[in-house]
Amino acid sequence: METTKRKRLERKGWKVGTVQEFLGLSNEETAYIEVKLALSKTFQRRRREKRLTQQQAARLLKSSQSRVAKMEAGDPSVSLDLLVRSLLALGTPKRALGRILSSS
Amino acid sequence: METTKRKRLERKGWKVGTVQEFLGLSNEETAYIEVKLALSKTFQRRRREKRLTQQQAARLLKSSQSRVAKMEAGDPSVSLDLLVRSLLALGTPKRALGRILSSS
DNA sequence: CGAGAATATGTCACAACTGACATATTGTCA
DNA sequence: TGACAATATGTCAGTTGTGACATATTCTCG
Repeated sequence: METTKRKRLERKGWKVGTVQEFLGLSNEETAYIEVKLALSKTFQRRRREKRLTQQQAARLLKSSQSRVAKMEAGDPSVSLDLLVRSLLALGTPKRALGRILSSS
Repeated sequence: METTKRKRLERKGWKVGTVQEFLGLSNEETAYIEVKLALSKTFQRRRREKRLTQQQAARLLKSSQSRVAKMEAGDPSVSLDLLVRSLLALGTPKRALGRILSSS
């Protein structure tokens, strides 16, 4: 299944751009994945800066440790909605969100 | 139901910030809604600039006219995912997405 | 005004996302 | 090393988002 393949590659830290042709992704799809990965990395960074465990962050977001782990792993089962809401819940200003997207 | 109420207010063009206390929304929720509305308005603007009908835009996005209408109306049943993917499909650069969020 | 195009609204079956749980793996420190 | 904390992975039932359709409403021009 394509989604699984993509996920595996993302996990390995491959730059998506590199495998774009191989996976047959359109530009929009690539951009979309890049945005998600950028949000996911930022979430992890902010959580760590706040010295929160995934468990604590999960409580804050009314979610679960496993979902937080998936968010940070860039798991395809995680929506952009959840990523954005989570970042906002960690107190990220919209202005900062904008910067993340702009430079993803 | 609260969601319905919120939707009705959004449709009327009320600034969400104004009714935040009334609806009992947290700051994150407010920010989240503002982001969605900003994306939704931008999508409509870009579609019109390209002189596309909702029908044509829908075909482009592999969606339906009714869903496009809901996207532009800020309907709560529309996800941030769909809004972002749609904007990307219309050729919006990530940089522009960032600006939208930053200033929402 | 009136007809045809565009847009809006309501509904629904199906698909995608979600929190929660169990469990495995990795990290840390004595 | 071993024990405990943190993180990762897999699964699933319940919830939310989705395209599609029917139909209503609004726009636009003659």
